[in-house]
Amino acid sequence: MEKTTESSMDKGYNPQAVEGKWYSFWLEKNYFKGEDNSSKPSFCVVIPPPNVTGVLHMGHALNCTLQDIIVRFKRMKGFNTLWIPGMDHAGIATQIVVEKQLAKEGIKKDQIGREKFLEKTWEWKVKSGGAILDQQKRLGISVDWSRSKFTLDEDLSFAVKKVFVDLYNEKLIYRGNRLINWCPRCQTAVSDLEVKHQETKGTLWHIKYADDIVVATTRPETLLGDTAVAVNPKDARYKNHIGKSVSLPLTNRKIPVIADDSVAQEFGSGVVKITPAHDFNDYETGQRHGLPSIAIFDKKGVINENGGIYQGLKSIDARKKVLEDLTALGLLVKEEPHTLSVGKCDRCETVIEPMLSDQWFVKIKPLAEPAIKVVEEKQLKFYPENWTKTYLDWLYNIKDWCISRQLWWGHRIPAWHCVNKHITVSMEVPAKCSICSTQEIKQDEDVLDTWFSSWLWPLTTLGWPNETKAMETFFPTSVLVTGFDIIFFWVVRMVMASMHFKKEIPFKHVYIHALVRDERGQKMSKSKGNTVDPLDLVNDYGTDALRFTLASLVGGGRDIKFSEDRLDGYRNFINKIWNATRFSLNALKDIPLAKKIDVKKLTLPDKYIIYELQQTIKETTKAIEEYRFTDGATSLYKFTWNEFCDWYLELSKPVLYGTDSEQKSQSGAVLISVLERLTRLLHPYVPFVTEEVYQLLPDHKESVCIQPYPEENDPFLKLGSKESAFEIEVVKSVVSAIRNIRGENRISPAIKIKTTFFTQDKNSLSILKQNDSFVTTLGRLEKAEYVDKMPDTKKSAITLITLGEARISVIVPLEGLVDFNEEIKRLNKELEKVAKDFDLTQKKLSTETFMANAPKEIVELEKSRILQLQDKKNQLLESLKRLN
RNA sequence: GGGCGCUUAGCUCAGUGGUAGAGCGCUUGCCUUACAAGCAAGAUGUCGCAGGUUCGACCCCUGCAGCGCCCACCA
Repeated sequence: MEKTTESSMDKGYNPQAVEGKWYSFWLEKNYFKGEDNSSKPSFCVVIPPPNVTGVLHMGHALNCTLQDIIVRFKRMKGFNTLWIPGMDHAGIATQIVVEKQLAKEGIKKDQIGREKFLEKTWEWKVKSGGAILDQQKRLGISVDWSRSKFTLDEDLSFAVKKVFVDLYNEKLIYRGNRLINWCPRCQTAVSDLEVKHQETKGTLWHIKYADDIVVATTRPETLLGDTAVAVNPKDARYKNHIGKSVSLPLTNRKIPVIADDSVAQEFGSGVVKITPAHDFNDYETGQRHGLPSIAIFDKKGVINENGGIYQGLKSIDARKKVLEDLTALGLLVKEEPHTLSVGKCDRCETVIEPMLSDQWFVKIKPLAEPAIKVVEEKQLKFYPENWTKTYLDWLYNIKDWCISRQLWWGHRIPAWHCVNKHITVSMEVPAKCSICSTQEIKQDEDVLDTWFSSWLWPLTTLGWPNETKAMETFFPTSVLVTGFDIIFFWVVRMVMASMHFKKEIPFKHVYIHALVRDERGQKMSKSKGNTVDPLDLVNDYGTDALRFTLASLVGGGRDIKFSEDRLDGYRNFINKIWNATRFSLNALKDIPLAKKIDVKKLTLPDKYIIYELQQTIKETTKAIEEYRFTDGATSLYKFTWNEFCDWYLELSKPVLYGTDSEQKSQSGAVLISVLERLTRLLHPYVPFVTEEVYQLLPDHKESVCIQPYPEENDPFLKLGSKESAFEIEVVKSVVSAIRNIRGENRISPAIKIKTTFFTQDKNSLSILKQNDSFVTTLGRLEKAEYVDKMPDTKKSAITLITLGEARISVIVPLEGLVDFNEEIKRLNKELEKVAKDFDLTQKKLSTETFMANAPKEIVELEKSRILQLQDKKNQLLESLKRLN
């Protein structure tokens, strides 16, 4: 007990001790640099740039891991590979963070002004951005750091400006006074996408506007801005009122009763108040009927001068007062609970106020059309495919994009307003108004939506709008890897931008992965306190373990429920790789390895493991190419642990510890060749441990990162064979049968037993005899005997093995045992299973329709099965008889 | 309201038209000289419910239920 746990200083592989070292080494050697000029085919990925003031969360860890697997794989496959890193200035998000930071110091941004505020933000950016860099490096990402970009860099800002000016000149950007989503806290317009709707319990108030006109509303305070009430034209109750007017309560205004199809007769009273300045529906109704709009809120959400006596009240207070006053007048006729969906600011959760406002918009339909076409025509493909529908549906119904933000942090809009309200849009600061030539001009105060720079990301990171060599070599990029949450924000818009400005798709594939949630399936968020910092996990388990875990969990397209238990298992896997290497190298230390492998000299395990390796190479390669990371991980895990370690290394021991030096030299060479290939095969998933291991291998090259990925048609792999894999199956079955008998009968591992194998099949006998040393070692046998007649044993456990043509009885004497109850139990359990299967199969074979309709192979399979089951059944019955 | 996805072992999830799999957890035995972060053996499932197609359905189809997500202006 003590010996195995506490006293043992060696806790296995220590990732912390090696990861930093290798990452520095890789960077020093410039392995991750993409070449602008290269004869090799190109492979390019741009990173979804993290928010510069954010912290790296599990989503980033997943995103980075998947990209790094692909990129390392392609690099090893011989592509001129480039992965471009960078960061996003993240307008609102960053500004909020910095505002909060300043608030802690008791500073408000208006006190210090725009210039000073931006200075502070840049300071914060440098600090926070640096932390993200360190985090990314810990994950081992193989990006070309020399090409790192930030969305506010000078060259990227130039591109943003140019795009704005060009679109303006093409009349695809316009300025308009329209109803937009206004966040009263952030004091800016936000786009539709930045509003999150939440079901909220509220109240539906019924307010009497006239004797028989009662309106139902969830926002009574907005009646101050009503400019009509509407009814359905088919509604018999109100036919007579249409075209007349009613007097708006609490004000002196008369407003018309209009008829509009959008009004549902059955909802509430069937009468709707129309407030065009503060509701999107009402705005459209207003447009249809030419109604005036009366704005009653100012930018802070406080009632303005149009609100009469209510001026100065916040909306929530105004509501209270309005309701009080209506009650006093006896106009509040009913109130009932009502759930409604409330729009909240994506960033600060403040309730969004629809407001009429002058903003800049992108006319989006002309941009959307090409983006629809390339996906419909499958020039651009989504993985998994079903995201195509999400992408297209959104584009079919897309609305103009509000791109101006009343913020300070971002790209200032290159437009100048003159005193005569003319607008000049220009790359350079203009000297005068382009229309009236006045010199009294002022630049637009607003900045652009963050996504107005990130939608150019695949272009600008390669130097566009300049015609760079990088652009020529790497554009269009190969694949975009991102979460589904930013398909609309980002993916769609990148396609639009690229199609419009470059007339090409920005990337050929889009791989969409799931979100990382906590173990209960809840979204990770700071406010819930259920976030996991990937760096903590890296510190505790190592980067490779985290990467392998994420890659293993990402499959299926569903969200990942992340729990640390899984990490334990994969940390052990990394350790297993490490230990297998240590063992191999140690065992081979004094063995001169054969320079040339002679297939005639190979053992069965040698040929089998080479064959299995080849299968694994095939599977893993295909899996990565098809973005099935989980399948790749499973395949690697199974081969490494269940074949290489559990069987091959164990089977190699008799040879390596044996005395046949020629055989040792040959099999040793196979072992090291397999291990070396396995190391390369694992590298994209677990780069650190594989580099550490690789550097210990004899005759290793400079780094595993730049070695070729194992190829299926590697001549070495031709030494394996499917037949040998089958023969090893026989050996495995025999060994498992012995172990099963030992285990069930509690025969101590310390006791070496005699075992007899009975078979009348020549091939089986030959397999057994050839592998005598393997079976003897793994079964912990004293000696194996081979007979061609069933011995007349009394006190023995017998298991019949049927595998293909092979048919072997494994006979283990149980002389030393006090009682045979355990063995009888074992036999009965087995018998029950076999009997059940037998009955089922027999039933099938005696069904006429089955025999008539089932494919020949299946019928044959069932026929051979029934024979095997029959044999087994007989054997079990016989064994039981002998024990009793 | 529209769309998408999920429902398989205690937990997390794979999976295929031909008699259900993995990891973790659990039980038992092992300090077998690579690894106790290990080795060996074992137990556990009317594959959400109801129909249909089929010789045969966990898998294909239909309906239902539950859960989750996305989109949408129902006052």
